[in-house]
Amino acid sequence: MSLLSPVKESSASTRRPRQRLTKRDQLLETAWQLFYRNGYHATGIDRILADAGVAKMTLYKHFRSKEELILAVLEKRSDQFHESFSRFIRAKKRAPERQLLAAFDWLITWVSSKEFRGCFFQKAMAEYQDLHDPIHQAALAHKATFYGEIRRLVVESSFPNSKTLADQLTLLVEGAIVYSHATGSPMPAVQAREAAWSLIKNARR
Amino acid sequence: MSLLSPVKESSASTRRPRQRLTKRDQLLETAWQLFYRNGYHATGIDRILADAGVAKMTLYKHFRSKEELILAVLEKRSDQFHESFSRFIRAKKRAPERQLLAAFDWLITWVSSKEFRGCFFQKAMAEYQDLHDPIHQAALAHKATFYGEIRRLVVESSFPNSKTLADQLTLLVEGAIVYSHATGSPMPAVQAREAAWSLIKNARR
DNA sequence: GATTATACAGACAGATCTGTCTATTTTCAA
DNA sequence: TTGAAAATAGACAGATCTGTCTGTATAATC
Repeated sequence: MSLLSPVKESSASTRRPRQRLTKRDQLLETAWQLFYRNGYHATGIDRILADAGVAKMTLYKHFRSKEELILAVLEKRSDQFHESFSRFIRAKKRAPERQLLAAFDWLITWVSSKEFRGCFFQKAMAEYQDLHDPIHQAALAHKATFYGEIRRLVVESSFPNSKTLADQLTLLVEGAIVYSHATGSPMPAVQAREAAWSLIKNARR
Repeated sequence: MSLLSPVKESSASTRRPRQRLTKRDQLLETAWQLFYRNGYHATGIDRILADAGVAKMTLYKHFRSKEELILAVLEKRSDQFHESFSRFIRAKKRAPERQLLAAFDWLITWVSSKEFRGCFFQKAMAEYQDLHDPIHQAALAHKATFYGEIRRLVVESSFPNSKTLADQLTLLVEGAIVYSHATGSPMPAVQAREAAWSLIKNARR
């Protein structure tokens, strides 16, 4: 994330250019919607430009290539994702075990939403499946961060064998995302929550 | 792997055009490899033709469009998949619970193989994410069949609440496929097996 | 030998793809 | 008001995409 030449807004602590950032953000937002809806390869630059109402040269001034645009979108969405997830988890004070379960409440909420169409990052790795591809790497980094958050929740709940439990819960989340998207139903997420509860109870002993 | 022109072998009971089936199978096999390796949108018809050594008109004589080719590949791979899975599961006589666990042994074997690059059908749904898209439907049908096989194993093991357990185990499998592909490691499959064992033991009570 | 199937090579249409370029207009600070 | 920065439209190159078409070659069958 690069902050560019400042303008107006002189007082603030965050000095950010308006127009420039605005166009950039328009592009990122539009690109995200189209990539998410239609896929990465299936979405052409021209379509993004038309939807965003931005000229081609403006895009290529901000991003060197389509790949770089994709990477920027992945990064932004990952940040938004983790912020939203964290907020949800911390929203209510809960007993440690219950807080862990909140991750699955969040999951259920997500897959139940009208906009849900599977995981943006899973799709990235599906289309760019080579492990060394920068896009695959970026998506994987997102997954690693997510795993880290689950892991932290498990540790804070002072489970023994925290790695094992965190691994297992993460698999449930990932599987539920796939199945919920595949079937268009939130039920898999609910089932994942039940499975998680079993595993959590088991881990306590 | 397609066996090519049988030539001779004139006696047979099934009278099928030889050349035709052969070319068709060459196309399906090559198309599968390329779709699996590089994705559906990223793989052009011309590349398939070049790799398969088949003329363009031959392809369009067998399939009306690229979409129809994709559907045929999905169907064929799904058949092969289920046959291979069933054979593995039934290979050794086991106690019911152990047979269920065999599904996870199969999973571990699969994701450990050099050729593993994630799930062909997950990728199809990732690229054709609209529920009503025929390609999505075909991939979903595959997943439904797989779920059915897991379900059958659970029922045969005479677990109470067979649906719940089958649902949960399926999620673990799916999640492990995603993570094993994402990370390039078979470990998630091993963790899924452990989680499955926990759930199975729990379900017995 | 004649007929019919199948497959061939390769040109072609028409659309779309990413990325480059130029020339013009808008924006906004000094 | 002036001048630099930013964004514009739109042409363009060159590649690639799916799908069509023609005419020819190969091979099995009658």
